[in-house]
Amino acid sequence: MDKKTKRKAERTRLQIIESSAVLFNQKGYAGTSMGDIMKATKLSKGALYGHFKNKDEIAVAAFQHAVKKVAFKVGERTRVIDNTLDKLKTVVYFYKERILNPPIEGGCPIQNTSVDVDDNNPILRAKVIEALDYWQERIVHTINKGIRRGEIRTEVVAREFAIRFIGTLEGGIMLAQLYKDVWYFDVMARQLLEMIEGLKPKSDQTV
Amino acid sequence: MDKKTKRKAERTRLQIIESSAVLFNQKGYAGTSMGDIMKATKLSKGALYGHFKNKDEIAVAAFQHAVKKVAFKVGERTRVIDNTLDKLKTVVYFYKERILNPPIEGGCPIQNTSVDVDDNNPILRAKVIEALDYWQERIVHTINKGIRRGEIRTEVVAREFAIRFIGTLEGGIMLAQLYKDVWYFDVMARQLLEMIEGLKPKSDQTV
DNA sequence: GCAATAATAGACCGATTGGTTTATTTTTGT
DNA sequence: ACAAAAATAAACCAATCGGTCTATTATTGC
Repeated sequence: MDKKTKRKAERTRLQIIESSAVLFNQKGYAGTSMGDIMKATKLSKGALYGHFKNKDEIAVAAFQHAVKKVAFKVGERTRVIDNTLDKLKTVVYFYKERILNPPIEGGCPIQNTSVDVDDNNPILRAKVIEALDYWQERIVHTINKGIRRGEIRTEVVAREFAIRFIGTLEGGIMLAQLYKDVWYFDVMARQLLEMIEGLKPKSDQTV
Repeated sequence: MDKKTKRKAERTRLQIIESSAVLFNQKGYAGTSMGDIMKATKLSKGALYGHFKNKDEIAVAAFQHAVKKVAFKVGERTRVIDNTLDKLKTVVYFYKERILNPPIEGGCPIQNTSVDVDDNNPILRAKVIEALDYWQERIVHTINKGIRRGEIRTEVVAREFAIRFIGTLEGGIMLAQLYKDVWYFDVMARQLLEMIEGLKPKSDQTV
């Protein structure tokens, strides 16, 4: 029955990944036990180890899933926006709106996993770097497109802007997440919007 | 023997705190076991529980010790500087110098504990907020002094600057810590220095 | 519909978890 | 120097850890 959907295994695998992504994002790697995942998925230990060879493999898959989910949600909003500056601003708006209701409960998986893992788990750390490199690349790409179109000053160093953008955003997420108060993100968001305005060629600067 | 130093208990307590501060900062709350602390301190379980009633109490004491230690190290450098803008810049320089060799191994205890704990451990979370509130206050105080002295523009909103300062700094720490590469902090540091320059009254702006 | 195969439950493993207790050793004030 | 008090080691506890294994149940292709 239900021949349309893919094999059972794939569905179960996804269920494990989705549930554990939330757990790992909220409680961290060491703070999440296989028992926690069993309870969250209502699956037995045998089922879990039938789909993944160990906890590490679940954590990696969960992290990558979480990152993809956030990226998808952001992409949904930015995709339809043509102007490069507006595209960047929309990213800021997205985070501002969802800061206390993030796509994955627990906040930014890159931040959480990065801090959780940067000293211990080299495999997972490599995946975080991978995700962050990709995010950088996407911003660099947007900036360069903006420069080509004349929407952004030619002297702007795309890579450095990308770092500033991500760093400022993550700083804001950290503060808002700790205080559970949007205001802290708001302050950082205003700075980000100023930074984006500052990308404009001198002539048509609005602020 | 050794009548000069305080009672043994105090020395041992400090030893436990200092050792476990490093462990908690590197491996997080859940990732650090009492066994780890026993090994690091070369003390028995009985000794540990003779000084603290449980793991939580050690973690709280360790966190507060770590924060104090960082604050002291920063203070050492900034104390001797009179000009408020230079004082702020010195904080940036300090972090830049020590980003890969932080006062407490593992990086910024506020960042680590904040991310580690913001969803689970409400007691520890309260301590992180306390520490961050205090840090904010100190920056606010410096800004206001600068305004009084005419070193800083009167329109500057001290509290908002403090948040931006801390948020940007923490974002930079996160990135540099993950990549284990100062460059990422450098980029954020330049932004911080621009922000500080931007505090100057219009007339004597240098940048 | 049925045999082959894939997925799952759950008992089980040794190691480790945070924490308690008791007996012993050290430090202490005098 | 010595008795009282404080500090410590280590055995011990039940619970939980990540992980394995086997018997059973579902799903699959034909």
